[in-house]
Amino acid sequence: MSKPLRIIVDHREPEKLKKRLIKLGMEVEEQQLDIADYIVSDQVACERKTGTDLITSLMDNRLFEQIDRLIETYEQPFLLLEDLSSAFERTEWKKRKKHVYGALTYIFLRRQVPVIPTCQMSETAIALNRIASWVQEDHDDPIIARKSPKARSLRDNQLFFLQGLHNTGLKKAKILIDKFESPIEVLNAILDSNVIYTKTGNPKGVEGTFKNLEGFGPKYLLKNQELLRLSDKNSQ
Amino acid sequence: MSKPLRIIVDHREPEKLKKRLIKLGMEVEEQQLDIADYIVSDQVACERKTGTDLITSLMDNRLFEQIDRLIETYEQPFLLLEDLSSAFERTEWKKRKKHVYGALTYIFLRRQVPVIPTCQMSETAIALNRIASWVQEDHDDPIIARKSPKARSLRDNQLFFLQGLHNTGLKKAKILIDKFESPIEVLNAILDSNVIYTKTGNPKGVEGTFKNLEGFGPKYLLKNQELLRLSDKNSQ
DNA sequence: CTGTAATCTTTATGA
DNA sequence: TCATAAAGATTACAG
Repeated sequence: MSKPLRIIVDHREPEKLKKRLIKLGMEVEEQQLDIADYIVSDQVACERKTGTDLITSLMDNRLFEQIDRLIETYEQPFLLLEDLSSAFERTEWKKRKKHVYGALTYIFLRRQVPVIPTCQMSETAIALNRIASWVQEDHDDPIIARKSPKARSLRDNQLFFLQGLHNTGLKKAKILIDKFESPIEVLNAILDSNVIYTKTGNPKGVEGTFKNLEGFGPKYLLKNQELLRLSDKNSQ
Repeated sequence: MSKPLRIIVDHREPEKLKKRLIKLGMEVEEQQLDIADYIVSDQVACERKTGTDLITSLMDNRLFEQIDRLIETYEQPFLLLEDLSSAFERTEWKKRKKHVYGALTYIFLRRQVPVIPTCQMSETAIALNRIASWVQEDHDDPIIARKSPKARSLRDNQLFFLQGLHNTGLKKAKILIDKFESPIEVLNAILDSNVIYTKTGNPKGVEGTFKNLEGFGPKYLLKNQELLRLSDKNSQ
């Protein structure tokens, strides 16, 4: 197990919720917070509201003010909306659905603050835990991991490998490997090709092995040369 | 009263919901939609999911595929999450709250797709109505463009590419690119390394750049040299 | 998405 | 050198 997930909690938040977070193995630090209820990192923080809270803060015009301060302070703020249905249980509020969803629409369209709904307090704790996990643990790299089946033929593995190239699916991979025999020769051919530019500096065509190969134009070559050759430091 | 609010609805969506929208005074156009359930404008569209839908589409890996298509197609996509609590009513799903909130976290943190929760179908109609109102009627405040999820960086693409190697996941890909700077240098290093055998012919160790690199042994090198170098004809 | 099991590979250890 | 066990990653699958 690695380091525990940490979270800073406003001291006015319910004790029960803090207990839940601790029970989930988190390190809870209590503070007096002015602009948020929970802080997951210097960039990620949220305001927690129950359905009832939402209505009341909507009625005394406190809601949008709070949201705005959240936006100003944190790069990635969000709203934890716990038990939305509680907003409608009192009969005198039943007619207010239009207001509530108008407010949510405003929050999402105009303010671009994401909302995470939960059904009850225990789930709010789980949600906070998952968010902390994504923010603090090594999920950081937004990689769509590639899963490569293991027991396949050499050719299948080579085709799979080449599909990691930019703009390359099964079809192009097949063309490439049929023409150049082995993957490394494919890559060398890509690197050895040159793009011809017009006088005005626009890519015009290619010279080298790819000259007469349909579907592999200047853009394809440039993109993949970059992919293969560039070290990350130079770019960015 | 100005022009009625318009909305395009996928024909597979529940009849009851369409009726609700009409009752709210909206002009409902039915179509067969491939990538969204409701379209409010060419930029604004959403996928509607009940809690139950969320779980099922999570289990058969359909959820993120749908979300991704939504992102690619519309400037401002969002997710209408109706009756989240229904996700937990089946007892076998009770234990799976972590999955649900993990998914929601992923959707909002990594994909930057907003979620609008509603408690029941009638409220979903109201929410759609409010959103259409914001989008189609004149508001003083313009809609703020969604900050799209950060495009895959060069490094991400390179990591993705290297994961096409044999027995190489994210972890090894990171180690390789950090050490060798660019993908082509990684591959060259693999090809330049040699395996040392014992007198009896068993692989013992490696020489070359990989000599002191933990986690990359003889078998790794042999397998990947084969992957890169062999033309399919020689093998099989 | 999350969790767990199965698989593969390297590395450490002792004979 | 060999054999085996322990540790680490990656892949597969189920819910």
